[in-house]
Amino acid sequence: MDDIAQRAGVTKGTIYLYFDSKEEVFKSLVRESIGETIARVSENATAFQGSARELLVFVIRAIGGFLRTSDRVVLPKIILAEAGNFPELLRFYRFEVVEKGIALLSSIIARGIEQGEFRRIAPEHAVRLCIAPLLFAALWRTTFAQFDPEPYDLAGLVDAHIDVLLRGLADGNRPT
Amino acid sequence: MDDIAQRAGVTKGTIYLYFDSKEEVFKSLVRESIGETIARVSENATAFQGSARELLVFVIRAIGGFLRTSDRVVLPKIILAEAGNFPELLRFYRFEVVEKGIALLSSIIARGIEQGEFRRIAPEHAVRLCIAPLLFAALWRTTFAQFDPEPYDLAGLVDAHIDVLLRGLADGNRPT
DNA sequence: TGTATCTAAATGACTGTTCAGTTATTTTTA
DNA sequence: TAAAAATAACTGAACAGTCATTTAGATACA
Repeated sequence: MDDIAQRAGVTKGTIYLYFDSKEEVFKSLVRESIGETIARVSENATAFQGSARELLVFVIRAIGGFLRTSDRVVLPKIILAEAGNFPELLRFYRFEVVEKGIALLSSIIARGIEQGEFRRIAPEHAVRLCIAPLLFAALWRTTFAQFDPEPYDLAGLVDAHIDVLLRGLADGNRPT
Repeated sequence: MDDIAQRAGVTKGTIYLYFDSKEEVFKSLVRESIGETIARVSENATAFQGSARELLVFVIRAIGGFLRTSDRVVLPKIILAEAGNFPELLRFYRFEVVEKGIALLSSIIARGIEQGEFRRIAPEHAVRLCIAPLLFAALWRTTFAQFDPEPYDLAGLVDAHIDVLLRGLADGNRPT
């Protein structure tokens, strides 16, 4: 909290004028960085008229870009690291971010299956296969990247992910 | 440390007769649970004569089974959560586990490409695409599973992963 | 314009707790 | 009865959260 205060140019006491606890600081961070974004993307996604494939790529690229470039990439790491200390934060993240993110991607996958673009893969698994490499990228950047002699190509990973995933999901019987 | 001691049926002081620090306890845990396993699997893998595809499935299933059933699944979580407190532990894990695991899978992927089983995907990315869903499974089990109303089907996730991954990697020009 | 007064915001020293690591003492084993 | 193993009370550091005091900004008035 002293560190956070210092970065904000105030002292620790000041933070407690605006937040009830450290946990509330984290929750606000989650709310402001991700909660709103998911809600906004969800709206756009349901309105989108093109192929599920296009939409999926768009969403994955959006998340990938965010994780590659934003400071907020630390959030997943914070959640995992602090899960033991702040169970309520974990619950909050699970339902405000994870659940909604899963719902968003699930609907895209389901639509893709309906439209015959994707094979019949259980959406609850397919969703996690979409997300896993992105989470991996976030954790790599925030945890292991410091040891890389030359920076690992995260953008390349996202590209490879999309490439492999789309081929893996594609319904071979239909034209793409 | 008191908790660990209690689980071991001794008191904290006793632990310090056998380990220099908490960090050393973690390092021993990593060494004994994973280090050896990777070395052993690596030997078998280089000796293996069948298709890269078969071998890759075998390794992924082995890791997947381990993560689904073993208590040791907590390790990735511990590493991520304690990375800030124990930088040396992180370094150790990075080079003893991550680097060797990557090398193992890389060689399988590279062989698969040479043999024309897989498309020419950069092995450093392909490797991470193999691992990411497994890491995801581990983190799900140790972090989010507690909120699932009915247990999420991790075995199904691993199956779906293998299914999608192999299709995604497969070289369409060759017979499978 | 300059000064007094009031109030909201910010401070920083302080508290209590947690916890890794230590060590003098006790217990067990040979 | 001596040596080895284990204990449990203790220490010091880290750190979230508190609160009496100080600072800054606004308003009123000469």
